[in-house]
Amino acid sequence: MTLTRTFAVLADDTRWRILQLVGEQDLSASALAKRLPVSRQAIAKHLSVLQETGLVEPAWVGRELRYRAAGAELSRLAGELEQIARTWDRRLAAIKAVAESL
Amino acid sequence: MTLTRTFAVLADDTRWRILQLVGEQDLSASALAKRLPVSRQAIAKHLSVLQETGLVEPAWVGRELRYRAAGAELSRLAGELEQIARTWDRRLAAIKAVAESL
DNA sequence: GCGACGTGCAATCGTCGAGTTGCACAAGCC
DNA sequence: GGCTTGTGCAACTCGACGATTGCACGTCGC
Repeated sequence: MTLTRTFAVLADDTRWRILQLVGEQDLSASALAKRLPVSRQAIAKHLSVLQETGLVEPAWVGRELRYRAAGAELSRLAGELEQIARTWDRRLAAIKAVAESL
Repeated sequence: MTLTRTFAVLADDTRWRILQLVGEQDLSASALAKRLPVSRQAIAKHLSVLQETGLVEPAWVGRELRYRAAGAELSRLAGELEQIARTWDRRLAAIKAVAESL
């Protein structure tokens, strides 16, 4: 899963509302459809891409397919971003240091 | 700037290539256009949204408008993600603890 | 002054993706 | 058995957005 693809997956309000609900308790696509203003099929698609990205994990309970939020992928992403941010700031600090030495 | 909006801004390969270049040295839209396979106007638009998001900062040098990468916003985002990830994992840990106590 | 370079705005095109509707099928409950 | 509920697949619509092209304006250097 590429970096930009993961961002694209996270760049959707409906998906975040799903993640929030699924972060509180395990829920099926139908259960989510009752709490959100979109169709069950739309939610099923969202859950599919969320699962492909590793942000959500499925679990069968009877004939229900419930999902739960998984933090690992999000945590990994946070680490990458923090590292990139530090790289940029290092360069700016170096520039600033040179400027002050003049 | 909302969370999803920031993700949408980061969910583009061209913008990341711009960020990478601008993270190494200050560059203008025209200079970036010479290094990337897209038109100057396309890059100017990208720089505009990157600036609105706080991921890039402009600086006039003569008649050139150069940009540089800024890590603050990215670092802030990383912090938010890490916190959300921890919240999810806490719930899973609690569920696991209950399951093992049975 | 004049040409080259850098920037900005507007209109247009093509594509991708979120959402819907419709249908089919399996599993549980009266 | 019949009804409800949950899932899955396919076709379609529609809006957002990345990218291009064209034009106009300011600025620097010969």
